[in-house]
Amino acid sequence: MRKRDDELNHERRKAILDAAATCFVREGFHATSMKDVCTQAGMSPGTLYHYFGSKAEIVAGIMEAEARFLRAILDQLANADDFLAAFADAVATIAANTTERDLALYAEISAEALRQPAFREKAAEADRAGVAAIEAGLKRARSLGRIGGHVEPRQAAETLAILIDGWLWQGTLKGPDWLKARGGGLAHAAKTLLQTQETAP
Amino acid sequence: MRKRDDELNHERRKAILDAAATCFVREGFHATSMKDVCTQAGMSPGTLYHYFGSKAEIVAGIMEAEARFLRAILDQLANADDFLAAFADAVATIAANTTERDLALYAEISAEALRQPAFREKAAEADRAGVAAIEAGLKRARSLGRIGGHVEPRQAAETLAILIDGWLWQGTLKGPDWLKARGGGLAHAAKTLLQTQETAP
DNA sequence: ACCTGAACACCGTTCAAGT
DNA sequence: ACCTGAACACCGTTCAAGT
Repeated sequence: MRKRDDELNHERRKAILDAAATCFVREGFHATSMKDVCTQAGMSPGTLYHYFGSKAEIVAGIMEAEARFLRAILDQLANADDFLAAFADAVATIAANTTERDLALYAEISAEALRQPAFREKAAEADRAGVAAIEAGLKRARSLGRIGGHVEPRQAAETLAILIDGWLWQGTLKGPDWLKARGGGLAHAAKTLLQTQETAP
Repeated sequence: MRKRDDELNHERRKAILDAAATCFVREGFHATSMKDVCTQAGMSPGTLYHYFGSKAEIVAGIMEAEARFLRAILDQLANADDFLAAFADAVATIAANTTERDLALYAEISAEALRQPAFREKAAEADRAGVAAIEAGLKRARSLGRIGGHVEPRQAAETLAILIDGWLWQGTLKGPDWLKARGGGLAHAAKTLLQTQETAP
């Protein structure tokens, strides 16, 4: 029974993204040639370029999947009844689902994303969406009386997003075990920032 | 009067690093060919390779300068009498001395640093040094009674380092104006984290 | 030693030709 | 349409030859 073209297309694209991810992690983005990806995926250059127009498009495909993963987790914050517990859950979920390979891939892709203007914009948009989700969660938490009334949702959301980015960034240097171990500290810092009464002079 | 070789060597190396930085910012690390750097620096490939053994060595040279810049600022925290004021100063100093070009270069170099194992180790070491400087400052601040006695210096230092990294990282996406505007929020978050009494259940 | 520029092995991408 | 693999323009790096 002949498969529809759409199905073949989807399968081939997925196979190429997997092969590319394997190569990027094993040799680095820079050192990975299209020939490497072709060999890993078991197809000729012509075939690969039938599915992806360039090396950059492959990176875009991998970025998309990463963004979906983070987005799904952060979006839960927007509707959480207990924001602080949900934030701790989100951090734990990210840590639990991030392997050495994921971190290496994240590093390679982040690196590439920073230099391709189109991807930089995509990353900025993903960031805005993340901040918006956290902000929505904070507004809800404040109206429910779950966090201090002095908390300014927008500012606090940006600070939490900075914490998550810094945590992931350092995770690429320090590995998945550090990421897991440090997750608790991150949640604790969030609690301190949000629950506390001001002691300003 | 003939210059000593050491002097010529130093001048040429500096000229090459400047030329490379200009190219990296203008075209991106990837899109910059050694020929571009040669043209920008006004020398032939053979000459350039006389001073730097590879494109990677040029990156290492630029990284070194960046690390020195951040290190000098963070080291001041270790001996500060008023840690919170010194932290706010450090953030402001970084923001004030970071231009669009610096951020673009930082992004390019960070990207490259992540994939070259030797540079990744260098970045990790710079990070450890930064955390150590902050930790020393926190210990001093605690003994002086400047911050809450409940603060665990090591954990708090890691959290502050995460904040700085996340701030700089997002700065590469959002530009120098955002970096300056958000600096105050960063210092405020640090104050809240360090001054506050625990309100844990 | 410092410098030149041609040469080498290799890269991302294209395209005529097949099914 | 899907696929092949040779071909093209270009890259980082080297090296014989000059001063």
